[in-house]
Amino acid sequence: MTSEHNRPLTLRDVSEASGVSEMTVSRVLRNRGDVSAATREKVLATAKQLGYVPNKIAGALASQRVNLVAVIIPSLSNMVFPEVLSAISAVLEETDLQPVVGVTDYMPEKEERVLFEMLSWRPSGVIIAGLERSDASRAMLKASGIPVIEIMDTDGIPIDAAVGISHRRAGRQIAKAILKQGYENIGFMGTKMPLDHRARKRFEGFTEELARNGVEIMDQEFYSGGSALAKGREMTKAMMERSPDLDFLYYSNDMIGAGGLLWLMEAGYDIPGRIGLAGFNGVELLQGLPRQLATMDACRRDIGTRAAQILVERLDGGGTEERVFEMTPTISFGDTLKRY
Amino acid sequence: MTSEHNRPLTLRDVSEASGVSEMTVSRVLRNRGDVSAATREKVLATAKQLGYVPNKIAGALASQRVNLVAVIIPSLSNMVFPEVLSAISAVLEETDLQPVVGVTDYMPEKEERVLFEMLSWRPSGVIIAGLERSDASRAMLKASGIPVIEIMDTDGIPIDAAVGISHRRAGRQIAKAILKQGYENIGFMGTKMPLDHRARKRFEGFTEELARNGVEIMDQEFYSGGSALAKGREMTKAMMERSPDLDFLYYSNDMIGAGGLLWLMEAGYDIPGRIGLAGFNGVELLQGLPRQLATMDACRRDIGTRAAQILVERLDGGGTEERVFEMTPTISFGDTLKRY
DNA sequence: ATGAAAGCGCTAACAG
DNA sequence: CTGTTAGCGCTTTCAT
Repeated sequence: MTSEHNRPLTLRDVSEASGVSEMTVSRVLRNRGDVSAATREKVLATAKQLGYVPNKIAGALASQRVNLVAVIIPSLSNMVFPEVLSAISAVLEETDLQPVVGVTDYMPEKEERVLFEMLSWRPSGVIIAGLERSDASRAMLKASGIPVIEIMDTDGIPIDAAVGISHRRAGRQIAKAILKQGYENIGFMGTKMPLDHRARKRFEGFTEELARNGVEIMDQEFYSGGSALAKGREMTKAMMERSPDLDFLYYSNDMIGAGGLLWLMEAGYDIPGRIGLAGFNGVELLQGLPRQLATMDACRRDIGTRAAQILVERLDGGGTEERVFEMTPTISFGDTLKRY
Repeated sequence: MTSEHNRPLTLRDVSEASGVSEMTVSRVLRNRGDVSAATREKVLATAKQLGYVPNKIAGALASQRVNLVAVIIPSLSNMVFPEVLSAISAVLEETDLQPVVGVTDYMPEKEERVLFEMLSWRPSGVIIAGLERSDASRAMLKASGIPVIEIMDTDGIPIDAAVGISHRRAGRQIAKAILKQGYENIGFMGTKMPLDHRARKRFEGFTEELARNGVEIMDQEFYSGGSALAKGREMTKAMMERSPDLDFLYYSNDMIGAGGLLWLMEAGYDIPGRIGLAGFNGVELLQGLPRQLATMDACRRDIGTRAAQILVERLDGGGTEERVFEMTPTISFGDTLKRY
């Protein structure tokens, strides 16, 4: 029986146990350089038998290389980010890079702390959500000297490279579609967005486009916290009672949109005739609702994939000169937005 | 303008720029030992001005201490795990420990890889979901010599400590409740569970308890992949057409339960009179459905909190002798399970 | 209150 | 193909 709090094994232990120099053991374990099949097997066998786990800390310090990629996102409970994450992981899995996730809760100070912590591990690159950040964060990223890929948003100036969609344009685009289908009395519901810049930009694009067509939002409401589905339901009820003339509701995300949809259906509204609805994100989760909510795909998987690819390219030295990679989201009309 | 690919700053740079020895700079930056207020400020100022980010790799190697906790979970898209994670983070934020997340996708081999990777960074502790794992994984954990907290499940023998609920008991408990309300023709829907041991244990407990009362499951169906809400809808439709006598449906998770609920409501079933429903997990997400699905809270937040606390205690040397911490989940009847 | 010396466990670079 | 020698950037330990 091995005792529990034993010193972890070192390369030296494997070296001694196998009668091979530390250096050769190291080479075997990393598949570097030529080693005779005989010694290779001997080393591998003893390493395994001993249960040796290499010390990456020492390895990283010596080699000045860390195969970690810092991935910094605002939240894990948003459904959107795990998806981006898994796309990133999928790409990185084909390299020797490993994603390490940090969460900021949409707070600039926390982003700063998380960034500082992660950079102090000297990762090979950073993938970070959004383009808005504190001067300190920006300075750290610039000073790090590693590739920095900012994702999700392209409305702004990237530090290094950006992959995402234009949320302003997305807002305009959905506004256009709504107006084109003849809706005129439009309500908006969304999160309070002092810190969610992408939601804010969508909203701005949305109202801008309406304004250009002489339309103003008839009613609006912002929430924070709570179950999004329940919030969507409550807010929709309240808004329809307050502003019964509304003939379209635009939601800043699909979850509250789904809540609204469920309430409107129960209340017997003709959808999309009497009233239309649209959300944002295209979350797969919601397939299975009685009706398919109109929404706009935010290209989450594409963004994750592309960002990781660009990072890998830059690390391989082959980076293009291009800095902004804008994807084009598409509207899916579902069953809640009229179409000719 | 600073050039982009500059060498990161070292302690030595700060030392030279401030005219203070490396050692003293190090002390200031870590708040260790006595340093005069004057030098402290000088050092802090130059470090900040230079934009120095300490190199944790070197620090960790020298101090033989890493303030990282490996948190290994099967999935991020399950809603359940991000919640556990945030509870863990909340506790660790009050210490100097940092969680680092690894995802296994429910695959033992991937768990092994992830574990190996993470252990090679010499974390201070491990929090890992489940009790079932490969011999190799178990060996690595044992050999690591660090505290290992296995979470979510208590039906089995922990390596070091376990915090969770008994899924077998949970299955029995819901079966009891269902039978007590007079339901007799019971159907089951869930994920294919060769690898989801907790779902399997719930199912086993469930059927055991039914058997003890002379009841056998009338119909069952297993799925994998796809949108859970949509799957729940489809499977429920198919099952009700196949076995119209069913008067209760037990779902292995709330999402498919919600899909089933929506379909049954549309189909005009009297719920919970003609047919009852129950899910598992108590996901807040689903508040806002037309009816509240009966479910069982899996104590996710409690588990995360308690696990992190125990880990911290063990690292402080104060660990209790106790090894298994079992929480007690509670049934919430919602609107889909009769109650007297 | 501050500094000097000696590693932490590994790998780069160079010999043989 | 294998081994030797120097560090990587920090912290520990021991002086002063």
